[in-house]
Amino acid sequence: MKWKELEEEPCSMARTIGVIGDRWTLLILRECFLRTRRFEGFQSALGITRHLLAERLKKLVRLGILRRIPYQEAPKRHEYILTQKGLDLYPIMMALVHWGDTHMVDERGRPLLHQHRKCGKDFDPVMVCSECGEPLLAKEVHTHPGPGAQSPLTIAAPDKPKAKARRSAA
Amino acid sequence: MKWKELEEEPCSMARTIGVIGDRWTLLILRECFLRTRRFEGFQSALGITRHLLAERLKKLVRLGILRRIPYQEAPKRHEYILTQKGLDLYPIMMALVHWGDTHMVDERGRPLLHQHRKCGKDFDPVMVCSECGEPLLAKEVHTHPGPGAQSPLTIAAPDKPKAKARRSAA
DNA sequence: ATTTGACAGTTCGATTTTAGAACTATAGAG
DNA sequence: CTCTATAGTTCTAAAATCGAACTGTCAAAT
Repeated sequence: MKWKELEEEPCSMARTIGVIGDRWTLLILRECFLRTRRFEGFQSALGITRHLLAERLKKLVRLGILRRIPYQEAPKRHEYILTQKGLDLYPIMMALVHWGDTHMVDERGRPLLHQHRKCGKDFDPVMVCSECGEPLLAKEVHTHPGPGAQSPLTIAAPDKPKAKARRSAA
Repeated sequence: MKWKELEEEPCSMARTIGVIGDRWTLLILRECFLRTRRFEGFQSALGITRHLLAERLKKLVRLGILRRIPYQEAPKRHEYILTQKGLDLYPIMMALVHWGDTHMVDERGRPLLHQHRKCGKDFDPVMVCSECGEPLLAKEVHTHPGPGAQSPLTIAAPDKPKAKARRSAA
């Protein structure tokens, strides 16, 4: 599969993975949410090669997840700020953190805690149903085709594959 | 940075990324949640090379995210089932899907809808605070060091770097 | 006036990963 | 005893990443 194709697959998750589904991009976004804004800041915080960092930042800007904003004219310099589209990635970040907190901590406990300003307490993120507010469990969710449907996970396609593994772009 | 190190960094998100932060692993997990269980199933649904698929499945089993269970003796064959640790990745998957639904759909609309059996309605996943139940916004969350803390995102380390970019493992 | 340092990249050879295709192995069906 | 299904393994070529050095601009220090 070509990774460019991912972004066009009829599966929202595949498309999202096409955008942010690699290690460096995810780590760069972590830094963004921790208020890092400048090239050197990302580079020294992550130890990423400058080459890749430049490339990834360009991609994130092109995709509208970061905005490149000048902060001085002298030698022209810019900083990278999350757009609303980027800020909307927050639930993904929190979900990643929470799984790590649950399954990857060592004896010392969590590296970071999160405090909710609204209520003042340290919290865990919980994913709930927008309609009834109940926490979501995989087993209680039924997936079915929507208007933009047309394949991948939709159905166990009833086209008796003789063998030969069709489907290059699943 | 060596990717093995990621799993030991004092950042739950980095650790999670070390485990599931690559394209194929994420897509394999998508298939798991869609009830794919067998090698050929993953391979033909994703078009992944058999080599990588074998390697990734092995890793997921080693990490306790999938369990390898025999389903026939004749020629010994196994299927791959999500463990509880694996099922706990569900909020991450839903968060990825939801971002894609919001920002990556084309004119035709969502490829997939999700119905909550509890309330019977098609829903969106919403991330809320475990303490007060309010939806989480990045700006309302304050991050602070926990018991297992000791660095990365914790503080702008007060150790005047002369230049030279220290910190290989941020 | 020249050097040094901060910042934001770019370039390039060496290494590591991934892609793509073929090959191995076991066993039932025809 | 050949064909097919299933689950891998092996091998070479192509692509991505690493690591380190280099470019360019400007301010401040010498």
